[in-house]
Amino acid sequence: MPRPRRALLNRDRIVETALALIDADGLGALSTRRLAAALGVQGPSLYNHFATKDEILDAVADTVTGAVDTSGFAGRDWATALRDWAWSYRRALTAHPNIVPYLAQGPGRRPAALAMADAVYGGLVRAGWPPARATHIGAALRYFVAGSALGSFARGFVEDPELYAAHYPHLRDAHRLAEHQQSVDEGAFALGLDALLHGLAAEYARTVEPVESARPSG
Amino acid sequence: MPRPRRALLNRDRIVETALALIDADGLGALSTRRLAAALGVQGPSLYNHFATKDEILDAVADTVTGAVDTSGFAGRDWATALRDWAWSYRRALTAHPNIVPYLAQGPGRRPAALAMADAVYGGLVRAGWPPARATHIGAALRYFVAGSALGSFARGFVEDPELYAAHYPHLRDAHRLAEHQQSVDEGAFALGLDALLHGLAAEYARTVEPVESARPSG
DNA sequence: TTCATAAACTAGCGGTGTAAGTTTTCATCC
DNA sequence: GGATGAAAACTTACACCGCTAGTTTATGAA
Repeated sequence: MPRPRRALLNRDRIVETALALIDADGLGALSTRRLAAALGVQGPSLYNHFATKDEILDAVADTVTGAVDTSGFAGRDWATALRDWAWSYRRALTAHPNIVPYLAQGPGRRPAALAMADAVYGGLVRAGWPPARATHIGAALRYFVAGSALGSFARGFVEDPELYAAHYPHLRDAHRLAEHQQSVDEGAFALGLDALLHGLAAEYARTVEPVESARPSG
Repeated sequence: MPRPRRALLNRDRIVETALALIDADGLGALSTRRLAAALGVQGPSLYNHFATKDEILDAVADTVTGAVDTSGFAGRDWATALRDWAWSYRRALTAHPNIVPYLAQGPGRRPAALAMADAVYGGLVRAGWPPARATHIGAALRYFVAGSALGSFARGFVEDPELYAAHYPHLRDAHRLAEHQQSVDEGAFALGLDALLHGLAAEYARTVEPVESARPSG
């Protein structure tokens, strides 16, 4: 087939299909040939629209990151903004867990990831956090969210009662964790996020608020 | 070459060499042929000692997890034990960051990973945390540690000043994060861990201690 | 009308995990 | 001590991988 009258491919369609395949079968199962086949096309045709496979994955990753809501940082309550952002971030990633290992390597040059980092950091600094501290807070929350989305804790345990009974007495019921996967993982996330925010609020009250309230803009 | 007089390979040597290659060139660069070549042998010979490549990776992952120290949970101060464990866990993973995406999928059937989970969960329950809460705490800390080891926050930003200057005003200095990689990542981890523990201590004081102190064993 | 560009194709390179079968050595049992 | 079976290396081969090169033809602009 030579060049068709109407283009069969475009970047959006490729990204969309790639994400669907990654969701269904995992990052490792996405090959250019399989992706092309799903699009009704031969493998190398993709290279008319993307230079490399990684460029496709970048676009997929940025689509996922684009669903994260950072609008809370426009307001003034940094703690609420942080909580809302963390949950939105988690929802966006757990909706497509198979892409998380790729995405977790950092924002790189992906616009949505950079915009997110910009909004979070800017919001924290505006709230009075010292720049270095704002960086740490953003990083710590990224660690937590990425870690929680990377691998379900509950699903990480094999469903084989005898495995635990034999050698790991405290894990006697671990084989049943998967049954309650969502509530375990979300409960752990909620606990950790609340504890984190609780600790940050304590530091804020100790180190930032005294200074802020002394300034006219505070 | 037929069967040699003295075996050229054994599982330990394979695992050790695989870990070295992964450390040096990344998980994606480890192929059975490259690994075999580093061992002075042809690719398929590895299959006399391991059934699949994943079995090799499992062994590598468990070696890394084996370096984590959970001995603190033998004592009685759960908070100190948790802090020491988290740092030890982080050190073990950041020593071999390229294997983290594999390892973060959960303990599976890997003995060292299961032993670690057993020690942590057992320690928390022994300290009086309700079982469901102990699960959440262990999971939350795994999220945080795995996320922090998965990808350096500081190294995730490209070293290209113009990229940020153009569109991300708050990230003006992000291109210099990599210069302070270790201090940024460790500072973020320390901040997050302290905040987490601070929050957990507050919950413990509110919900567990009253009950514990009323019991003869508390 | 001409012509560069775009978007599909086919063919092919060097790499991948691993299955199958071969050869030789070693350890064990009668 | 000779037979036997397992072990540990090998070679060959398959189907797949990312990607390059060169091809054909349709499109849109000069």
